[in-house]
Amino acid sequence: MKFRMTKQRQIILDELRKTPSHPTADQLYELVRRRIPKISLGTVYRNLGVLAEFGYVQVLEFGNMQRRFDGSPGTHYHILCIHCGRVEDIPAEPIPLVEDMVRELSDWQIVRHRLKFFGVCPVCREHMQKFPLSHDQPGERRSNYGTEGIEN
Amino acid sequence: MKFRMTKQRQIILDELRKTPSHPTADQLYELVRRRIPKISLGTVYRNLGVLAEFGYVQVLEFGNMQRRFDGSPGTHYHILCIHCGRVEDIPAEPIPLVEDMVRELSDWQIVRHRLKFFGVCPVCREHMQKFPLSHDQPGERRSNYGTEGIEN
DNA sequence: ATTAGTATTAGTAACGATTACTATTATTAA
DNA sequence: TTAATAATAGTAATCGTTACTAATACTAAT
Repeated sequence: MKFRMTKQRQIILDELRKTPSHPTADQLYELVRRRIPKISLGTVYRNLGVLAEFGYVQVLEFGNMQRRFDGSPGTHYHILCIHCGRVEDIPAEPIPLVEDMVRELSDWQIVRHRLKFFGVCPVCREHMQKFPLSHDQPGERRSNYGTEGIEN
Repeated sequence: MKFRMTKQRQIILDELRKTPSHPTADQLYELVRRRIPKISLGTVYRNLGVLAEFGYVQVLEFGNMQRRFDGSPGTHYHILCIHCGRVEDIPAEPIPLVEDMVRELSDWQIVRHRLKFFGVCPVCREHMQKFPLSHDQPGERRSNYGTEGIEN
């Protein structure tokens, strides 16, 4: 199947690249809707799939929550705030050493690796210091990502 | 809420610990059904959730597929075969160094990390050498995990 | 340009893994 | 034992994601 960079596809990719927040499909849908009001959510999902397949975007999964998308396709690591759900890039180069380690230990042919960190972001940490008993979070999201044990 | 180790819960944990294959909930359901024929799938799901919450089991997610469960709760790394879907433990200790690295680079409070590898298992690799043009896989599963780009 | 072939779209329906609900049963603690 | 609580089996509901469909847009060769 031949890849066509349609207007919708280009704008989806463009908005994703402009957004540092690793948005979900429907968050990206809302962004794209400002430029193509009649676009459908299915088109966003389908194009994110195609763009991932052709190496333009990266799909992130953090357990019990919607998929997140990343416009930077190269291997880099991520960190999720278990309080507010924020996802950020780790400002460090990937470690080729870890794949070599596994290659020595096993007979598998390694294709890639993914490293994720789970923690508390600076905003939530400060908020917790000021209001130690509060369960509210400063971020826009409320659920406690990562406290149910149902994620990895 | 108080934790009760019921007969169902104990047998679910027991079967999971006996199984090195990191089964899905419904695979585990089939195993447990041999000992408790009237157990329901919901009970398996609910108990896997509770057991994860209380630190008895680990939940694994590899993109576009069902969750896998691991009866060993301690941090260790995993590898997924992108051809047959097999999941194995990496026979190596987790690297504390990687968390220190992130602590130095950012203001986040790190709680844990997860490292996953994607590759081709020895069985599939041999099979591919023998039948380079075949799309069939020796494992029990057929879909090509990891070729759609829709996983991480 | 005109055409034929193919990919993509908007809109909507369907899917399926997981979760929630409910009445009943089991466990715990007093 | 009795009251309070937690867990169960069975089933319905949820919701993020995919699949379907008729219409439209793109591509490349005549």
